[in-house]
Amino acid sequence: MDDQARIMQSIGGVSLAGHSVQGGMALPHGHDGTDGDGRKQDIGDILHQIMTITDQSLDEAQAKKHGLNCHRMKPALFSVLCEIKEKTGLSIRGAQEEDPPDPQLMRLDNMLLAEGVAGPEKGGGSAAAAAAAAASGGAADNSIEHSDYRAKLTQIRQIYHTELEKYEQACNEFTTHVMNLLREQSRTRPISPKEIERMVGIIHRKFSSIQMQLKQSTCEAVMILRSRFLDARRKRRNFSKQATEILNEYFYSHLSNPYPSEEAKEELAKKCSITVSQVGSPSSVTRFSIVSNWFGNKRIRYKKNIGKFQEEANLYAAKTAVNAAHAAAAAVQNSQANSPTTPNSGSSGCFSLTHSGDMFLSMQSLNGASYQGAQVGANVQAQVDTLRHVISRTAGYNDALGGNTMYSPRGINTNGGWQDATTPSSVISATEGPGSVHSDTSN
DNA sequence: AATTATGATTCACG
DNA sequence: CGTGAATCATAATT
Repeated sequence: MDDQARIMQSIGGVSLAGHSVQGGMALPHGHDGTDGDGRKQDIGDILHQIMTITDQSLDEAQAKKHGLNCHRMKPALFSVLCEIKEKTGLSIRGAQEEDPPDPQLMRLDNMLLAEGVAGPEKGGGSAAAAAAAAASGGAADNSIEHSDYRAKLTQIRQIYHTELEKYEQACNEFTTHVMNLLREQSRTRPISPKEIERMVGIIHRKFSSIQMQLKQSTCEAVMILRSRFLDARRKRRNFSKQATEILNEYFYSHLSNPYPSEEAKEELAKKCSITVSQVGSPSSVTRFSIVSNWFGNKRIRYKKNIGKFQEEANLYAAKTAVNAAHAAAAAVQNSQANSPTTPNSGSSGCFSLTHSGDMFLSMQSLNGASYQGAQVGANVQAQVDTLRHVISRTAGYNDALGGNTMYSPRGINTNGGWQDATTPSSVISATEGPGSVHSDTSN
């Protein structure tokens, strides 16, 4: 290489410039140059040497090579040959010069990024889990067995990165090697820098295609992992105790109309820390719909067998009442003084009211309701109303006591369906030993 | 092992 | 589209 530079330099003054400008064309005409004979002679000489060089011993060849390199005509020939080669080669390439961003590759990249395999290393935890948690509201992911998943994911991630690095390194090594080789050979072969560049491009493309394979298989691995661990749609995981508590509280304190609004669901989901943990396929199921599922199941199951839930209802009613004791009580009292009644808000009373004696209890539950309301920011009014209703209802119930329907009549038509369902109270009292255990019996 | 509890899914309805 | 109802499939309990 040094030789090369030196030679080029030393002879540069002679004719290199001229060649580079119109070299390709000049060559043919060069024959008629003033010093045509000498040049011809030289060329013949050189050609002869080239032809015979392979037969020589190594040393001789080396010597000759050096001789050739030092020849004053060498650079000129070289550049001319380069240009000719350039011209012929140009047609071949050019088409594939630019590599458009492969959509496939982009997809893979995106996915790896989303799964947390690519992207910046996060300490310990899998980026995927973090991302998922963040996406779903950021509650703590109560995944215990998810650690398994995360471990595997980390493993994949590590493999991916080491492999990627390896490829990168290999690519670089190979590239420099080839470049060196080409540069070396460019002393004896017509290889232009441009061509080297092109070669490098080709190499990079090759390696990137290999990388794509790596990415693809990584993606596959992640998918398999996912499907095995998280995706098992039917893999049921019970909610945490806390979560069911919260849901139940809401349910029983809104028993009259246990249809949480979107916001309420959102709120509940957040509160319950319901996150990815039970969402197998995040795309299809959101934690939001988990709450919906829960309420759907709860409603129907409650309705199906109210008696069975009596206990639970009382329990939660009491609980909420206790929890909210002060606030709720105060609120209720205050409101009691001045509120107009709006019949309808309904009552949580449905369950606890079962028996007349339950007034107290019902009140409690009511309080629970009001508490909840307060939490959400509901108005006092509603609480009052509910209270009144309960009371009136109890009264009504007393009347109807002998019969069945405990409070059925009160069905606020709006939610008649739900209310109606509760109607078969007779069932309750009949089947309900348990109910009586609590509060029933009394009168 | 049988039973119950429970979360999720499917389907029909309005 | 959100529900209710039926159903599935698994977790928990007996």
